[in-house]
Amino acid sequence: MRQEPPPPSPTLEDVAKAAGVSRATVSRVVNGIRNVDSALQDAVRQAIAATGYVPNRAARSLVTRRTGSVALVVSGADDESASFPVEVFTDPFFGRVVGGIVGFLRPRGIHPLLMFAETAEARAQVLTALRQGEADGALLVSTHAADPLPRLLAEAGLPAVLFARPAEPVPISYVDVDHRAGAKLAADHLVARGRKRIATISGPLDVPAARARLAGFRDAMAAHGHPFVPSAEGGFTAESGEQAMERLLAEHPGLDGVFVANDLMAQGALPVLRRHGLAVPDDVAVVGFDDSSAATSCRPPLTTVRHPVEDMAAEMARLLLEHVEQPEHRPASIIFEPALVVRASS
Amino acid sequence: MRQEPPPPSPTLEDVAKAAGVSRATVSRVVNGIRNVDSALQDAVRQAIAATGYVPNRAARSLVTRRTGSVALVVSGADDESASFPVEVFTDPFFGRVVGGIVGFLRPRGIHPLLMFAETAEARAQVLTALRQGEADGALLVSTHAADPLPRLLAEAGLPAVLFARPAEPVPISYVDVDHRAGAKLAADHLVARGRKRIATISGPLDVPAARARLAGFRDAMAAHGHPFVPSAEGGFTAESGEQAMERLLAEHPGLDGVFVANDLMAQGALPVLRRHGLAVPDDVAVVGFDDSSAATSCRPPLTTVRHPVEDMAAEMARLLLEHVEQPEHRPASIIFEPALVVRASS
DNA sequence: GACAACGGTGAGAGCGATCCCCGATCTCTG
DNA sequence: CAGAGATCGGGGATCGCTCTCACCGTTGTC
Repeated sequence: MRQEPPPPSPTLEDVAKAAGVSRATVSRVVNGIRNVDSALQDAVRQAIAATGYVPNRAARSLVTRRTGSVALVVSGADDESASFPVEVFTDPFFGRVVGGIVGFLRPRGIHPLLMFAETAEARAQVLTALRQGEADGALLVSTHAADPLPRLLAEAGLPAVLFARPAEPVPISYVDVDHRAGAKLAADHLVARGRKRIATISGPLDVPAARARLAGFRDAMAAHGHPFVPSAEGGFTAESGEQAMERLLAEHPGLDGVFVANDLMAQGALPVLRRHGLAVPDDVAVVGFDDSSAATSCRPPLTTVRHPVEDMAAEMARLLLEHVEQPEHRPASIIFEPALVVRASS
Repeated sequence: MRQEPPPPSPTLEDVAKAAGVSRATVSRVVNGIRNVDSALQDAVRQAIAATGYVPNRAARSLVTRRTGSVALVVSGADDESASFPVEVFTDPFFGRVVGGIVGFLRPRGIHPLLMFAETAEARAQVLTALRQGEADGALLVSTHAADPLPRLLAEAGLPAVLFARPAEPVPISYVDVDHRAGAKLAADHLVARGRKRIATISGPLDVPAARARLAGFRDAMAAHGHPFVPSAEGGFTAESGEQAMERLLAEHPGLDGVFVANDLMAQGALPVLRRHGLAVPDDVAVVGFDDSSAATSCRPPLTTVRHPVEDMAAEMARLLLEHVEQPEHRPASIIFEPALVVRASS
């Protein structure tokens, strides 16, 4: 409220006066220059430079009903610990997401607004912020498949794009990786490594991605002449991977290759193999999925299926801006091809 | 622009009509309730609930000249690689900063706007964004001491708070850790461990923090009866730590303890000790500074001096809001006490 | 040569909030 | 019970911008 010395920053009006034209003309020059005489354009530009004018975003937003910024929402399940942000930020995966998003948005002069939605209260705050017009839309990265936020966003009619397909069908755009193709990469790799008795640890089968990875793996193995592939269902956590590995070994002690549907479960599975006296990769080759931080911190480091995260993140941003431009646009889903990263575990 | 079906969201006017009062009264209720009859308050609240009203931030900002959001600027030197954001995000340090900032801002309904300023162009973009009123002020985390952004912000008269004291004096608020006290912790620890021939690798002595750590270490050692402490100057990088360690060993082959002024240099120093056949910590105890990701990824993990990063980050946010409220407020600097984290290297 | 068409410009009406200021009501005192 | 003071509510101006629309001069066409 105090505003004694700071000279009020120049407005369109001031620039118009300095250039000897009307506000409207200055506005035209500042924005997409539409039908303005080039002599006047120069005059306006000089006046802008002379006055040091910068447009006031609030005033602009008020009339355009756009803010020109987007929210980057990191959403988790409700059981997150207090150190939630730290964990997320430490994961290279999230860094890659941010990198991809920023890489796309920055040339367009857009900065992401960082929001966390790990509790019901936080989710409500995010929705309110979005409804208030703090951002034009949301880029949502969920750490859990059963995140309720996608549905809430869709119901509120707020433009949003998800990283990964939501567990329940929600009319909302998302980018995802081709899980089937990724699983096929793993299958082809294990077979190429000469493995004969190959099994898999799947994710929770109520998660679409987990089903797709399992189906893709089975199809690929069938194509390689292995119509039946033993499998154990896990829950995408390290402990569940541990248990699933135990079950698999109990039933198929002779296996020499495992495709584990995510790195975290693989991280849990490795010690189990070791305990059973099985060397990785000599006795059993292990392939994970995600190329998360777990993959590199494992011993041995994990061969895994890597998402083109940066590209996916950039596409999220592109999609979101498209939706902001054209609200009537139908939800879209863009699928990306994964790549195999070969490390010491296979 | 297209806006066919979406019913225009209710405005203050609508709520006022529904409640049978004036806009001003509704506004009073929505904001700090000042002198509004409680019966009317209830009526207004009901009307708000009934209409589903949410205030329009743009309109509010236009008159209050506040956005109610702050920028979190991650600033680097110009030589940063293209993968800049990824690297930063992977460092737990930054996660802790974000955690501290978010922890403070969230209860106040404020979301940080994420900006990167690793090139001159990016810096200009940040300044423009701030001048346009995209955020009320900036929280600046520099990865390099010689960052030009603090000065630019100060000159533009934009509210800002730095993490760590700037290399050159700039009239701007900052939080920092008590480097002298941290160095003293390291000194006390090494002495307590029974080390007798203690040396130190300092940071670049044109950086205030490096000078303070060296001075603090020397003072503390002097108090322990070691008036002379051998030292070698490094540049806060792993390679410089390596070279400094070589120099130290060449001159003082019998040393049994080293305080290295940051973890990165310590990371470089460890292999040198190993190459010289010196075991850590048995032959030489090593203490770092920062508790960065380098500290835990070292072999052995590093005993180090840890900043209370979360507290510092929260204080940054608090200071910034204070400056936004009271622009005439003088720059302040708040100093925090570090703590020693003992790991295997000492 | 007159009329239509069109590119270029300016005037003015908002966008949706805040807040100043004045008038109305209420309360308390002499 | 009247008047002063305090409290409370409403009207209206205002923030800085965009955008519609009307206007004007020029050019093209029949």
